[in-house]
Amino acid sequence: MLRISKLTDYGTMILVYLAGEEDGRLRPASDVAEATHLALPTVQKLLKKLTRNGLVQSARGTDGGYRLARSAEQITAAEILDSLEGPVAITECSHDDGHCELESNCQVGDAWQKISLAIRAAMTEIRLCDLRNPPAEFPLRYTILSKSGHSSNLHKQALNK
Amino acid sequence: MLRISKLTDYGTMILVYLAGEEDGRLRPASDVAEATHLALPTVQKLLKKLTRNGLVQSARGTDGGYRLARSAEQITAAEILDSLEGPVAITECSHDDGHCELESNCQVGDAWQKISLAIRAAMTEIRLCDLRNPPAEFPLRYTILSKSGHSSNLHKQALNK
DNA sequence: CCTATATTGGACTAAAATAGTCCTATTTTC
DNA sequence: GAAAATAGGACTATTTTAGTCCAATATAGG
Repeated sequence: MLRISKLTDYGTMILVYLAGEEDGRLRPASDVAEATHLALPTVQKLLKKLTRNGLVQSARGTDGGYRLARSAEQITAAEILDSLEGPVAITECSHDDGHCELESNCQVGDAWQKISLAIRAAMTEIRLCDLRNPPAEFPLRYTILSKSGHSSNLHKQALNK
Repeated sequence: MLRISKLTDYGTMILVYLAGEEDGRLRPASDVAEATHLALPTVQKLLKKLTRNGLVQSARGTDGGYRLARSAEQITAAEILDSLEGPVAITECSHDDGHCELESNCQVGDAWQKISLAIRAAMTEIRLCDLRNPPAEFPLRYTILSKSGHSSNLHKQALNK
């Protein structure tokens, strides 16, 4: 459940990289691509998006490039998701005219929405700096299940190498 | 963010319907389709899936049909998601051989995973019966943002009619 | 003012996931 | 045996996601 797209994952990697280079200097997209091992066109696309959405700043021309618009402490996971996935709701009504033909049976969507918003609120408490190296304890009340946490087809990152 | 597929939404509607008919009798797929206003083939497909995953019971033949396998109090939102969306993780490593070429930059996926698991744990506390009619207060610690809760392109259910 | 280096915006294609339908068993009751 | 259901899975269409590329614009420096 709760799939996050590859691009969002890539975008987060980019942000994490920029967060590690916070010296005020700008990094060209090519540097970011090299450091993250992502394809340049993909990095360019993502950086454009992140710039439009105000998470990073950019400058053109020689010595141009990108850097975080705010410090890693001031960027939340919710903002990252919003920026990269768009403010998509958990479900959307199939009818545009504002009239849902599912009528009385359709309380369900409302419930998922509320769940979504609650999760969103929780995401607001997780900062970009929390997403770096030693995975911090997130300020979520519910225990993080660790038993199957590192199973088969999940990210197998630095741990393996 | 946090998109839930239409089919999951439909599946939940089906479960909510069955939860409202808990008299031990079986309902054929055609009844479910009619009550939920969903297309019959879709309902059939979803009921099969829910049956395979143990959320509903079925019987064949005349007077056959479906009913909840457990009471609505004993079915959690997490189970519903697992059943309908599959136990998909929030990100998956692009390499099958267990070696992630992104190496040291790849701590990110780990973080998203932990977030995902935390959310999952929260979902375990929400029951099918909570998804019915008067939207209950969910046992989530974080406040449910209500200001933009009923905005434009979201489900516009019974409220509108 | 010309050239290098970059970003910007958007078009475009390819690939994958999702949604939806349909057909052929199989099972059960009468 | 006939009728009413579910079971399983194949299949197609649609939509979303990923990924690439190109032309335009801006900047700095010689």
